[in-house]
Parts: sequence; C-alpha cells; structure tokens
Amino acid sequence: MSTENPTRRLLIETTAKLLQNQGYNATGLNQITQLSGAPKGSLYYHFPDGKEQLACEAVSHTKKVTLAGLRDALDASPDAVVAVQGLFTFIADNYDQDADLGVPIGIVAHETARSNENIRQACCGVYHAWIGEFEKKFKSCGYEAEEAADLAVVINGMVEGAIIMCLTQKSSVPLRTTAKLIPRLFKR
Amino acid sequence: MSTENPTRRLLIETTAKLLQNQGYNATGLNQITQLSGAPKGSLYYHFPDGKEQLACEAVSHTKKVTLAGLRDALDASPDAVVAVQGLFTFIADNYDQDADLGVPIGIVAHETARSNENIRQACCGVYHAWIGEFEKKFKSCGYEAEEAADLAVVINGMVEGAIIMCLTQKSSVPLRTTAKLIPRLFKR
DNA sequence: GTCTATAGCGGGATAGAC
DNA sequence: GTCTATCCCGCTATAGAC
Repeated sequence: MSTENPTRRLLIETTAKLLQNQGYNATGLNQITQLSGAPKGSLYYHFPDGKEQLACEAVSHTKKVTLAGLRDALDASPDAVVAVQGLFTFIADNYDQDADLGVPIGIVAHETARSNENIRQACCGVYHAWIGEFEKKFKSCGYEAEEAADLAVVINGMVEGAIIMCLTQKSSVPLRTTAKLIPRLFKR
Repeated sequence: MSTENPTRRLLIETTAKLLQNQGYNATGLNQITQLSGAPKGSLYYHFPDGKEQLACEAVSHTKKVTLAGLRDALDASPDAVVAVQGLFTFIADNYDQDADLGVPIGIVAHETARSNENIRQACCGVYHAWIGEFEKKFKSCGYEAEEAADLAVVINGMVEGAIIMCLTQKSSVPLRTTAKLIPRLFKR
C-alpha cells in the first residue's frame, strides 16, 4: 500500500504520463518500460494483471495529483467566480507554455468508457472527485446544496469540453472564451 | 465526388459508425470490412491511402450527417435558450434509448489531436461547422456578433463535456443537469 | 473491381532461468 | 525482483491472380 516500491512507482508515473498524452490503446507495454527505464522484466511481477491493472493504478495516481492541483487553484480566491476563472486561465497558460502537456484523463475516459469496465470506473472516480471538489467550494461560498452540485457538474464538463476543443484546434482560445462567460453561470 | 460508388459509401458509413463507438486506434480494417459486408478486396482500391484516408472521409461524413441534425434541433424553437435545451435533452433521450449510440467525433478527436494531423484537421472541421451553426442561430436571435461567437464556442464545449461525463458515468444525468443551467448563460 | 495470400511488424502475455 | 526468450495474435499494407 503505502510502502512504495520505487520501480513500481516509476512504472505507474510513466504510464500515467503516457496515458495522458496518447490514451490507452496507443500506449504499449514496451514503450512504458523503455521510457521509464524500469527493469523490463519487472512489469508483470508488480502488475500481475498486466496492462489493465497498470492503467487503473495510473489513473488513480493521476487523480491524486490533479486533485491537489485543483484544490490549490480553487483556494486561490474566496470568490467562486474568480477561482473558477483562475482555473481555466491556469490550464490555458499551461497549454500555451507546453502544448504537449497531457490531458489528465479525457482521452482514456473516452476510449475505455464502453470497452473496459475497470478503467471506466477508475476514470469515473476521478470525475467524481473533481466534481466533489467544485461542489465543496461552491457550498463554502454560500450556494445552496443543489445549486452547488449542479454547478459543479456543469463546470467540470466545461473544463473537459474546452480542453478537447483546444487540442483539436491547437489553441488555448476555447479555454479563455469559456473563462470569459463563467460569471454568467453564477448569476442568480 | 458526388458519383457515389455504393461499396465506397458503405465502407465510409461503417467506418464512421465504428469510429464513433470505439475510436480510431481500436478500430481495425478487418472489422470494417467484416461488419460492412463490403467486398474485402476493395478497400485499398477505393482508399489507396488506407486507414487514415478512410477515417478522414468517415469524419467528414459524420460532419454532414450531424450538421443536418443540429440544424433541425436548433430550428425547433425560435428561442435560443429553448432550442439549445432541446438539443441537450434530445441527446440525453437518445442516450437513454440506446446507450451504445455513438459519440460523433469526441473519441477520435481526443485520440488523434496530437498524433495524426490529417484526422485532427477533419475533426477540427466538424467542430468549426457545429460552432458556426450555433453562432448563426444566436445571431438570428438578436445576439451581437461577438457574444454569439463566444456563446457558440462555450455551448459546443458544454455538449462535448457533458457527453464524456455521461459515457464515463453511464448516465444521461450530466446532459440534463447542463440543460437545466443553460438559461443562465444567456442572461444579459 | 474484387479476391486471396502473405509479408512484416508490434502488441500483450507467459515460462523458466537466475 | 529481474531478465530473456518466445508464443500467439492482430494489425496495416502489398502483390498478383482473376
């Protein structure tokens, strides 16, 4: 559990990065071992269920990392609108700095939603956590429970939707346009 | 061009369906010929550049089909808010009727944005067309040019974002929640 | 226009030595 | 824990008959 074997950890982190950039189907076990520099023979020792298990743990790892980042972004302002706008511009700035930066789980979620139940559930857990984080923030800003929950789902979708447009158009503009209209959603 | 060879057309339509359900990497040429029932030897005759060309034409085909559907949905009401809400519930109802219904291009767009320039451009054309359709509608409803353009991008993202959450959660709720909050975006 | 056969490669996974 | 060798499969693409 928390006793982390370094090789095991390395494999998970490398897989997480590859999944974010290429998705599940395009990522091979050979590529993972080569890029990681991990002992090639150790993969099936650490992950007896092979690629699927590795992917599930990589998605869970991504969840941990991104959740911390999301929390920080939302804590940056006491105002919900400002905080959410800050998140969008943060992602947009990251994209402009390095267009090859990974999309946390969008590709994998899309690919596996219908074809791999275990990975689907792992991705579902990530969205659940993100949405929960938004919801908590909005409640703490004084929004009613139901409204906070609805806003959380919609905002999370706007992030994912803006990102897929940015990738396809090779531009951070959709993220910035979305940020611009965010205040409207919060008007009562 | 418009002289449509039936075999060629069959291959494109079958590929379009498979790309919508499985994405690019998970779809094999064997699967396409088998499912289509098309003459197996004819694939490289009609598509000398192979899988990539076939995928590009399939995405373009999907663009034509979906654009007509989007136009109909938006024409269903003279009010922009009602029309957009109707679109979301239309997609949600479709999902509830047949959860295996394809996502027009989300999976392919995600997969290929960074790895295949030709397919990326084809997907880009689809988003461009959809956004243009939204924009036209909003302008005709009296919104200023810039506002209509911004709304169009954001709404398009909300569709894509809601869909990926629905797939991952196996539920049409995110689409319906998004529909519920749509009126807020259009308040001035 | 369509068919069959096959080349050539890379994938995931397993066995067994060390 | 790690390594190597290997199996088997499916993939894209091509060649050449019909």
